[in-house]
Amino acid sequence: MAKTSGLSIDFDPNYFLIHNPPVLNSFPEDTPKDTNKNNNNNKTMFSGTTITPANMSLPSTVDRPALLFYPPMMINEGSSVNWIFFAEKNDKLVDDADSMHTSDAGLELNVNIGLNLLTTNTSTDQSTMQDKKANNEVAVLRAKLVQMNAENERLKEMLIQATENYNTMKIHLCSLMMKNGGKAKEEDEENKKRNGGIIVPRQFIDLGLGVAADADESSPSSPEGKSQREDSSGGDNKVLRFNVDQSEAAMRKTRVSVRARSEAPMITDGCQWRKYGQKMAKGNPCPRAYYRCTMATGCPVRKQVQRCAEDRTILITTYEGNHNHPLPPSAMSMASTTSSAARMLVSGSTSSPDGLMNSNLLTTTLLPCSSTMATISASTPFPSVTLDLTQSSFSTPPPPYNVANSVAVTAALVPQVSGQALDNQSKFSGIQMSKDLDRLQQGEQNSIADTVNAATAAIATDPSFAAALAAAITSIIESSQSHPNNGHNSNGNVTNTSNTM
DNA sequence: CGGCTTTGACCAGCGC
DNA sequence: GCGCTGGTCAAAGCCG
Repeated sequence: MAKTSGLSIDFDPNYFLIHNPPVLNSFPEDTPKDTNKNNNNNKTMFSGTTITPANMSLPSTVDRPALLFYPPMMINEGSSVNWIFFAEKNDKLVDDADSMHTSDAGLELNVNIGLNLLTTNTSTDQSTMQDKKANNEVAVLRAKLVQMNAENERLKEMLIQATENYNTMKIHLCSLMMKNGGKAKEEDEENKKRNGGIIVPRQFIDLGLGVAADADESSPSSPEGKSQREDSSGGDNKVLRFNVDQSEAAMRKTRVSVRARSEAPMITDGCQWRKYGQKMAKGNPCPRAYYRCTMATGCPVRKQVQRCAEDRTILITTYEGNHNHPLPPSAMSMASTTSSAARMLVSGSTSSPDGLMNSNLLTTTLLPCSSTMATISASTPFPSVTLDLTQSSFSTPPPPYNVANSVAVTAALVPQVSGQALDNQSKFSGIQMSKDLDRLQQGEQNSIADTVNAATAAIATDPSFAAALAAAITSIIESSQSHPNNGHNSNGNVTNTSNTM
């Protein structure tokens, strides 16, 4: 059994150094599992050990530690050992550093207190003391190193998971786009003819999203563009109707609304705006303000800002158009997000007969943050999507801005990308996806559900990180979607397609 | 003085 | 054709 004599403890954020330690002469494995009690606070201390310090007082942070020997060794009087207090859920002794650091309890509780217990004789000379102290420090450092390695491994795993998630999404996106590949090829060829050999991204033409579309009168909104697309329609009534819808959509400007709680009159999105009008809108006592981008002359981007009638702490900002100039980094996040929302919205409306497929993709890829919802409206006079940054859980968002009967498509954003979440989503949103697509999604997403859940949990704890990640992912998706020549508009001017809104 | 906001007027689309 | 509504224009005023 251990004997103690004049035990005292120096507290250090990283380890305890016990002066005048007890002399131990038994294996911890041999000691009874019953616990000894701290005399001062009656907390379990040194579980399964032989130590019964008479006058020891440990900080309350050491609540329920198990005693670890590292390395396991016979402790003789006068020897030096390294004690590591470790919060083991089951009070199980761990005698291996690796197993110690792969312990769930260790990772969860992040308790890893090196206790340097100097079992020295008071007659030891100064040099011996220094050597032992140095050995102890080395051992503590080793323990720290092991812990840091474990942390490093954990971070690596998270990175791998995020990468896998991205790759899966990319494959998913490609598979969806390939389903419409034939039609896309035809339209690309047609675009190429129209633009003197330059292939203009279909989305820009179809949606009037790009600079060219906004600035160029021969853009998709022109009657010419409409007739050409209708001419290219097939004989199938469904396809015909779809193409008519598509051309109609092309005549409209896609809008992206962002709902966010803010006391400020306008959310900060990194751009410079000039107010050019204000109107009272029907059904909302709060006036609607109109802004246009003033970061560059002739920039077609405009936005409307209005407070939500139901909850005036919510600010609804609606963006329209594409910037014709580079954006500062502070504006890139919002620009990327709204741009991707618009493109995916349009992609969904142009590539899917029901116009819903990619809306679901949008919600699962655009903003992988649990506090976000995307509402896509087909009842507005223009394609629009509302990104709701005010929701903290699954709930039906209020009707989107200025939409009287906006029920068309409401998709809960599913950050977890898990099968369960998809089930919830399908029940919640009423999106009628084709069965094969459903299987495709669930099959892929179930397979990565666990890993994504872990990453999502980490992401969800930090909204700013989530927003940054959302922007990064949407940028990646954009770049993967974009054609190599998408830096040119129909006029041949170089445009920054990622600098949207 | 330049840039911005304010605000009434004007215009276009749409429904009746 | 008329009224309603959304969106834009432009003059006036404000501000640094």
